[in-house]
Amino acid sequence: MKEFLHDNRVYYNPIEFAMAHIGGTWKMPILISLRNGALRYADLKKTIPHISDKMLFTQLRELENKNMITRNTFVEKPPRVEYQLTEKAEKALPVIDQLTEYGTALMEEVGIG
Amino acid sequence: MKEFLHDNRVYYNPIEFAMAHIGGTWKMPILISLRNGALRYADLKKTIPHISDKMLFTQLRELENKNMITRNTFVEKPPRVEYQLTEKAEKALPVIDQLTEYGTALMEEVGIG
DNA sequence: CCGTATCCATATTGATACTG
DNA sequence: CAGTATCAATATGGATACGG
Repeated sequence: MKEFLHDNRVYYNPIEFAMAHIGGTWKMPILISLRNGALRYADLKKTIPHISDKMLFTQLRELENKNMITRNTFVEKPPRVEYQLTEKAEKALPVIDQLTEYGTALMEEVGIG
Repeated sequence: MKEFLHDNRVYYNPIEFAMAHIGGTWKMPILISLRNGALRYADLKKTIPHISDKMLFTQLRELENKNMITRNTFVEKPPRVEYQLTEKAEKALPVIDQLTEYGTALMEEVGIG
């Protein structure tokens, strides 16, 4: 595997590239929360324990920039904003599920859960 | 999902726990390099472009501490040390493979490779 | 051959407060 | 409701040099 450039950053392999899209503490929890349909900011936040406004905000922007989610605004009173998975993100769900299974198995091995 | 403690750190979900085992820039490349059998330090290093001694060393120790690899020393001249995947790590290989596939697909979408 | 130590730059995350 | 800004703490990774 030869390294490559994308958006001003060097990647050494496909895994790094994938993790740039779904990695970090919060991206996968956010994607999972949106898997059953669009959610607005406040409702999304409720589904993700411990996340701060700052992290939710910055991670939503990053996901949007990578075309993993769309941000749809509705001009109403009060204004409504909904976040929704793109196809690109839906393709990540099986990977996330498998990662969750592996994590759950590891937890059982050390007696958690 | 309720948060839990392990090795003095808080985890909020199984994904975080899984990523503590295979996450970061180098752990997955190392595990992949060891998938076809044990390798000694110098040979392992050759298979992973760009990795420094420091990162190889620290990541190997972390993987050992989490029982993802074993470190086997042979008293010879010159001394030989081999690193080998454990069963626990072998269970991660399908996950890593799927992540690689996803990353490769993402790369094709943006015209890399 | 196989590490190990030290120092430092950068990235990531958190705490807190404030706004249209 | 849905952000946005600022500052600080911590984690991660890299450069370099040295040691049994």
